Amino acid sequence: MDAIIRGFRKKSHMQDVYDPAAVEREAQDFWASRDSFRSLEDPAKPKFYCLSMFPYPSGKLHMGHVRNYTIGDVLTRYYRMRGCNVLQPMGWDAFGLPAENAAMANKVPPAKWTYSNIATMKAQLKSLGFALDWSRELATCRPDYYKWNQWLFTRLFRKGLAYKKTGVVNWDPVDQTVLANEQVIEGRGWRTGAPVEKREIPMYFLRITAYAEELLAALDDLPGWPEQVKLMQKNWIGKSEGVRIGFPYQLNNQPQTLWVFTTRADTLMGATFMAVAAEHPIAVFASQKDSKVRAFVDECKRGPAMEAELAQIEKKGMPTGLFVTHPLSGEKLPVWVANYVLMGYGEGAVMGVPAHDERDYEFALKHKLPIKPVIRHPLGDTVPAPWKPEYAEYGTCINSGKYDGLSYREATDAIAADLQRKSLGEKQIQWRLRDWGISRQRYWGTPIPIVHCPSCGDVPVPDEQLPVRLPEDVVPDGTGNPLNKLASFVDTKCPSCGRPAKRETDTMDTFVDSSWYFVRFCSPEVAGAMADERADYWMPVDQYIGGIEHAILHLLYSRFFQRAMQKETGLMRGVDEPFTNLLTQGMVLAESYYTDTSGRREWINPADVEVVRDAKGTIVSARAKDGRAVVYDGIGTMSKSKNNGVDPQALIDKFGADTARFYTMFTSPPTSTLEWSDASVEGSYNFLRKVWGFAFKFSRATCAESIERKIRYQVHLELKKANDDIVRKKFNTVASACMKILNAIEALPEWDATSKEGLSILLRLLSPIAPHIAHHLWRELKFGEDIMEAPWPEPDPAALEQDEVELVVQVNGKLRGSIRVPKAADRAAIEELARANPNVQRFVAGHSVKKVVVVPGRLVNLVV
RNA sequence: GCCGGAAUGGCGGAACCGGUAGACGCAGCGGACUCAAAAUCCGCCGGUCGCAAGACCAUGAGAGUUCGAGUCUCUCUUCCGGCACCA
Repeated sequence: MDAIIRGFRKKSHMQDVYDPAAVEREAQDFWASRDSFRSLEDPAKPKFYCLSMFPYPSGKLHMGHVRNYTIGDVLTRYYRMRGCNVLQPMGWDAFGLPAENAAMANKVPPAKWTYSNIATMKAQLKSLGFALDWSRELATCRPDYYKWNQWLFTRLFRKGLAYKKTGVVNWDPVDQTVLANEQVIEGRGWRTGAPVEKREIPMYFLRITAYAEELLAALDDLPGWPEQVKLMQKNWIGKSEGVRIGFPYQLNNQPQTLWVFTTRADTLMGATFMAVAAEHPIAVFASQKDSKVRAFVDECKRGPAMEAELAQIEKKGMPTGLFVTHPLSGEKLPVWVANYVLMGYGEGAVMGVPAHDERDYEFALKHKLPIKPVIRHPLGDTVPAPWKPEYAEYGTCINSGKYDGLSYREATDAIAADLQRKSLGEKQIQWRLRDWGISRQRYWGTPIPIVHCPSCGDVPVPDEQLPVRLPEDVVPDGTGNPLNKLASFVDTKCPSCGRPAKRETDTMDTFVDSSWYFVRFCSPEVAGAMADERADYWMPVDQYIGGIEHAILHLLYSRFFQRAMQKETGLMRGVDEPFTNLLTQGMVLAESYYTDTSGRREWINPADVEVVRDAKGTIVSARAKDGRAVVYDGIGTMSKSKNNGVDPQALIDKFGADTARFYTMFTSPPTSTLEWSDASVEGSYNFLRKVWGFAFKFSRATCAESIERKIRYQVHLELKKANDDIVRKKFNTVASACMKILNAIEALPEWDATSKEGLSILLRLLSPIAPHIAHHLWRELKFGEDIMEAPWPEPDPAALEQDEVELVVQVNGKLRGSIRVPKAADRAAIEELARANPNVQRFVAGHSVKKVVVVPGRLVNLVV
């Protein structure tokens, strides 16, 4: 009988059981049939370009993607209901190293692997119900996309903003191949285990330093960016004002000058030695004469190329046997080679002032070099060991001859002026930012459009020959770039003289691809240009969302490209900054567990672990589903190696997309790390079921006309807070506001106008987060045809009116009671009521009240 | 090492401006319903003391500013992100 009734209900009424799969299919079909997410340029409406960082097509979506794209979708749907013309596109950051690794492992060309991953991940994105305009889909590995990487590169090349010089790479001597930093494990090649060497090879660079000043200054005009990101970019660009100082010396009886840059020219009189990088010409010269120096220089070259490692290795040095002359005192100073001096920054040489620089101090102690204090610091005039940070502070000059008594600023000015008269120095601005090396000795990337001609040199490929196509049927084997072995690719004619020439086989850094995709989305199919006037309509991106790990490189490169594109395309005039608002989402973390029975760790997926808790809920032990005891290894990023990844697909299959979306929004604020918990997912599922159950009961009830004022106040108060929070992107509290509203209207003894209004508010508030269920219930309850077309709910000021307010009463800042006072009560009346409170009297008795602090609407504090 | 963050009950988190610390949820405990279980519903739920009213302690540690500090300042600890070829 039950079955008959159910079958009947299915036709005429909504079902009592929440079936996410059916609800989501139906909603997605509805949107597809209407092409609901197609965005067209409409000057009549305010535009809102909402963009999440596009994914690398690694195979399957991971939880980080779900989180990222849900954040973007919540904003997209919210601004759409607010009446904006919203664009939310999606594409694929499709070039990169993992495709080559997969190709080697599976003997499948990277192109095939990549396109297949794109298909899988696209289906997953669709199942999550994101309001994406798929008509604008792009993949960076397609020639119609990367053609414009090449086009822009040739423009920059002709202007000198792209140029060739040598750069340092990791070299695997066994595989005869260049390794990415990621492929160097503890100084060894990941496949061969061979010690990795540094190697200098010719590469192409983009002159981002030409924009350093602009990229720095414009950070002040980005109020929509997190301060921490702007600060990181500022420090990365690293503008420092200082003095370039020359130290003369003789080499083969020729006068030479060793140049250094320093921000502490005021300490010049305290310089007791010089230190140069292993690649510095002086070091190279000395190593030719002295085998010990040579051995040391070689050792430095074998050392790490990565700055993080370089900064942590033991500081070592070796005297070159050469001396330079102090430009002001005429003293002879020894020149050392040191492994901590970077060739890439400044002049590749520094002056050693041990008394006032910590690193120089340690170096001088170790190598018994003189330490000469020349600045009066807070602890005095001498610098006894151990090092104290005060030694590096600014102060007046001492032991500095004519500069004695001068301040930092005065001494810097005077010394710079004196050096300038001798042509041995001048004030200079130095940047930490280096030019962007884009050459990669790899196959799966954009070919660099240069032809090497024996007579014409490096010739950029002319526009009519673009794109330089990447052959798509190649399987790399890990030994160098396969393009080198492809005569059909390499052999060509010089575009300039027509004689036989060779193509450049290096490809571009994939950061080039991702530095302008946001512009391509505006006019993705335009064949004759990077973009067209539609970019003028959509750009800049109003809201950009992505991981904090991109805070520096990707975002800085994109800012640089935006400026370069403006100049080269003539489009987007006045749009210097590509991203008006930036949200950096936190990582998704999970617990990890392992068994250690045979001495080797076997990682057990958290989904297969059962934890045992004590009465308070503290984890006391855990075991795998097969009964083996497991060890809890703490919480960390989801990774293959620790087998602690949570597959979003399993989650969607079990609970539906709405639960996956609601959970990721509810459980953490978007910018914080999210610690995965299966139990909490069920809580989110339960809430959606409760919404469903309530709507079901409501749909069959008759509604009174009455209004329950107290409940309505609660609903509108929560709505008011939620509307503030959604703009602040605190979606976790928006989700909890949905729960609170449901709790409030559920508490009503019978359905009335308050429940109906509350439910209507609840569904609209919920719709950006869990759009399928909101869409379905909105229609079932006959609130409208399409919830996306409904107006966003606004709190009714009348509902928020209150006659009385509750005030907290404190004595000496400690909570002692509370009072209810009429809204219009004045200070005196409030104070009187506060003093009348019995518990307050206990604490005031025997003391005199010295001061009364009244914070309207909040509290009264009696100070005794 | 350098640059940038973070730390609040058993857990995720809330507290927007310096003004009731712990909203909302999870887990747990107790109860109702049930032959039983599931589902659902009701209640409790930071610690110590207390019959209770309530008091005291408590936001990683230590200091400071303030009538009042999770929030501001300084020092420290631990963890996370980035460091230029992972994306």
